[in-house]
Amino acid sequence: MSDNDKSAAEVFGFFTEIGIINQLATAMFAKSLPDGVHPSHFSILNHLVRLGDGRPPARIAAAMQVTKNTMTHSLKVLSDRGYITVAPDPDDGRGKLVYLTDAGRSFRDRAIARVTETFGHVIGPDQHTLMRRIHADLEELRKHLDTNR
Amino acid sequence: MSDNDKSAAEVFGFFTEIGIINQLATAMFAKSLPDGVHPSHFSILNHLVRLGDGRPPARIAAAMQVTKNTMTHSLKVLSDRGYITVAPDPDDGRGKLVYLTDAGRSFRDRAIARVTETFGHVIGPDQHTLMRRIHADLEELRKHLDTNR
DNA sequence: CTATAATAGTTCGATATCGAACATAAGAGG
DNA sequence: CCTCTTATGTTCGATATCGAACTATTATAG
Repeated sequence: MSDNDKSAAEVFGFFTEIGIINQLATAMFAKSLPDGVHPSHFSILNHLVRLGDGRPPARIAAAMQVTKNTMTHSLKVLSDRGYITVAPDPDDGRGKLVYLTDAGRSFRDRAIARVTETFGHVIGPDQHTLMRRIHADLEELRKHLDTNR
Repeated sequence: MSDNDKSAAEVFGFFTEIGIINQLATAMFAKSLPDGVHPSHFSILNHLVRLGDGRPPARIAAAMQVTKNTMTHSLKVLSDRGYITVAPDPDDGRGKLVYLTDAGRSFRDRAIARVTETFGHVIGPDQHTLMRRIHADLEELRKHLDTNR
């Protein structure tokens, strides 16, 4: 095997591990969320709580790394459940703005409690140490990929 | 914020990084594959090349961490494209066995070349070093999650 | 100003994935 | 043998996501 092949295999193996971890974590996450609420929906609520609501769908879509049409769909689900409201942007005739409702905020809080509970059973001190050890590297890699895609 | 909250936030942040990296890598991967071939389809071909074909769908599904019905669908796609053949298992009336075709093998080889090319533009020596540094930790975490899910 | 380009959100059609329910076949216990 | 349980693959209905095309609005260039 050439050096080139070897490094390709390494890269491939690396992203395979990432993919499996992501899948296992997402599955755990999904199971700890109540009926019919998808992890992506929760992420939107969490994003709005952390960075503030009153944002346009396009910006949320960019932050979540999904397309605008996916965001349209997700916002419709959240709106039907009463977790957000979507209003026209008074300053831009094309745009809309997304606001959290009280139900949305409290749902997010309850979800966090349940997810914390679930992960607490699986993530012990050793895993915690491991995560802290490599977090900075992951962040750097994420930024690199995001910039150079 | 309590210690409990803090550690929950750390875990959350960690898996968020994993999720974003996975998404960026998968998107790059998908774009470097030819028309209509999904990363998951490629992974099945790659799995069969590396570990040998003549395997039942159920085992492939378990290895790929997807449900059996998803595997049924993916195998149909690969079969329609002529990359695999699926035959009944002579030793088990319920089962089937999946075999690679020559077209499947050569498609996999070409795909690897294209993917290597694409990632070569983005993954430099620094990223390579980083990946090697944390690969063992990721593997350990993956095994832990897989065992304790 | 006006024409062209860029942006926001939506709609349409397609695909990957899942959970639940099902039919068939193999295995285990009595 | 016969029954109960388990395993394999499929079908059905639902959901998340994407790419492409579209409408409406804003911004930019000449």
